[in-house]
Amino acid sequence: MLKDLNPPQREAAAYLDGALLVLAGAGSGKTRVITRKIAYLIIEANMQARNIAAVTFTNKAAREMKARVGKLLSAKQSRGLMVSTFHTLGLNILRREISILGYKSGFSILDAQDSMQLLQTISERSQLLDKECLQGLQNQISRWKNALVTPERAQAEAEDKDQHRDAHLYEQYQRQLKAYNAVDFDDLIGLPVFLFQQHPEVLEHWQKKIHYLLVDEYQDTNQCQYQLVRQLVGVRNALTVVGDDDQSIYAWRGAQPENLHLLKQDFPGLKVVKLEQNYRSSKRILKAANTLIRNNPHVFEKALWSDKGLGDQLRVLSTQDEVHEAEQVVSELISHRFQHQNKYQDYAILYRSNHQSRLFERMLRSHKIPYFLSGGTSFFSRSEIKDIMSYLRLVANPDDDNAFLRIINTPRREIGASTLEKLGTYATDRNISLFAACFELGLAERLSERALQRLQHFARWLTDISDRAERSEDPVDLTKEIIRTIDYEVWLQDTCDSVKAAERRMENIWELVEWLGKLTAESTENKKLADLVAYLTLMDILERQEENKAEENNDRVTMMTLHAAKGLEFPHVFLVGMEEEMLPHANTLEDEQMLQEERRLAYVGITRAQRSLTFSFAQQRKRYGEMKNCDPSRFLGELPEEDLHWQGGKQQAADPEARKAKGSANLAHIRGILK
DNA sequence: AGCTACGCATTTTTT
DNA sequence: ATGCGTAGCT
Repeated sequence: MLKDLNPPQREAAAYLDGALLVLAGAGSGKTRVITRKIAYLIIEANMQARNIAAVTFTNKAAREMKARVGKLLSAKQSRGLMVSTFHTLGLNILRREISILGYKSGFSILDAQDSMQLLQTISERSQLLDKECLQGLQNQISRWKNALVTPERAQAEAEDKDQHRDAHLYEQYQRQLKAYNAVDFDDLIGLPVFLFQQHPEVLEHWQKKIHYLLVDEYQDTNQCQYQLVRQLVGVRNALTVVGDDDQSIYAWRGAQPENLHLLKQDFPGLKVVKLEQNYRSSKRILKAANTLIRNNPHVFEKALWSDKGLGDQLRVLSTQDEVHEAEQVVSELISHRFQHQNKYQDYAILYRSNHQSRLFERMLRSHKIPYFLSGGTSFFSRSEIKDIMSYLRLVANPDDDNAFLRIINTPRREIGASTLEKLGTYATDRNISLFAACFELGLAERLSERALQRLQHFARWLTDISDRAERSEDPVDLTKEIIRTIDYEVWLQDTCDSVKAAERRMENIWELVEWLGKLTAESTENKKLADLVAYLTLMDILERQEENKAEENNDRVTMMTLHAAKGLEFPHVFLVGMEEEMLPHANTLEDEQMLQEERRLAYVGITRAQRSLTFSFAQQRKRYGEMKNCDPSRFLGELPEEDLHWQGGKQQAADPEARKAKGSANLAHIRGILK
């Protein structure tokens, strides 16, 4: 079973004597180790699949892992195996246990947009309307939740007025969520942790269920996720985590790469296995990656090696400005493809930030080169999908005021703002949901007969659908009935710009219904609408669509951010915009920690390449409408010079001393002018 | 269906 | 400054 693994891989897969940390360098076969280990646990160690859980960060990773385990095991052997994202694992725990925390079954999950909306309503009362502030507040709340800080503690620990205000809003936000019988994405992980803390007997149940836990991309875990891992593992120490501190690029959203090092303290007998053989890149590419990352401090030293050939020199394209950069990169790509008889899909253009894609897109389009652009509006943020999802959420959980407000007048039911305001006041006064308030006798005094009729008509209809969903009537049929009853298609045609747009939106909706059906068929036990809606909320339908579109033209150049490229590989990579203030990004120059993350970002980019790697930078670039001179990135200067081939003139790659000198020269110059 | 005006963002993003 | 998406109008 483990024969075709290399020695460290084999050691990692077979090690069962305690907690294990696998330091898996880029391209070293970490998924292979995890999947083999799962198979090993089942076949060799006689473990039941249903007692093994593997946790990832993205749906995509979970899917890939499932597929690869599926190839190693029979359907019978892998039955009940839990491979999921952290959030889905949390959801599964909450589905069973949330009543202890005072929520009702069928709770809603609010996505980032919904939660922002809620924060907006809450903060309107306290006159905090600034958009940037609001985003900041959402981040702050997320940080608090990730650090397991309750609203009470946030208030107790607040040091200034702003923090007090934020903590207060956090408390209101949390109270409102509870009133909606809703949780947000962070709660999916945070609530299980609180629950386990307060109810050891529940934790014990889950510890008995999960005999072995495997965690992928461990460097991306935040405090809350780490806590959940520790709780589930308990004293059993049956844990394997796989990660790479050099590929930690998500500190800015709460990931704590130090969780890797903390394992050493928390699991005293921790075994560490390093996977350093790389199966992806040429020697020269790996040497560059190793040389660059050596500029970061390390707790665990690690150097990738390969038995592949030396490979071509790494090219550095120096160009006049950003337009020339795009031009030259694209023409290099074209001639390279022609010379080597490659496909477009062998090439990727990687960049630090999204807006950099624009010029490359334009250039590729003008050359009629097909491309794939990663990023864009997600399936779930499309308004038509949000509408229908809100209907489903409301059916599953009529107390979800967030969903209620979204669709009460979509399509038009002639229920206006003033009616809703009165309904809202009435509901708030009595501490009940908007839906529940519709049936209150006292409401008649406040509303006109017509308004009341309309509200109650809607509420009665909702009650009927809701009851039928509760009685497990087929979710797909119910959803179709909803769409039909509300005349959504007609409404789309009325409100959309063009017939085409309406059709497109309707197609999206049928896509959603299709997925609902697939989910119904997939799951063996949870066929209630409420469950399906919860799982649907956590799904990445759009990406699955992309994967399924295999029949369409897949031979395209890939363009994506460095963040999005993690975990992927391409024969030929262009790493563009290699300039100071782009990579490393301008906002990171002052902070050593952030600079190190930028370096890791460059490292991730370099290690995506299998056969060839080309850097490019512009000597001048338009920023905020103004032409600015640019220095080549310091990271270029940190690469082994003998492996670089400069094209278009070699500039001094920025080195710290030169930059400092230049900086103070500028400063002196400015001072001179001022005088 | 197409036009204009306006807002919005120029750091990364998953669930 | 720039370009993109959207809302509202014709």
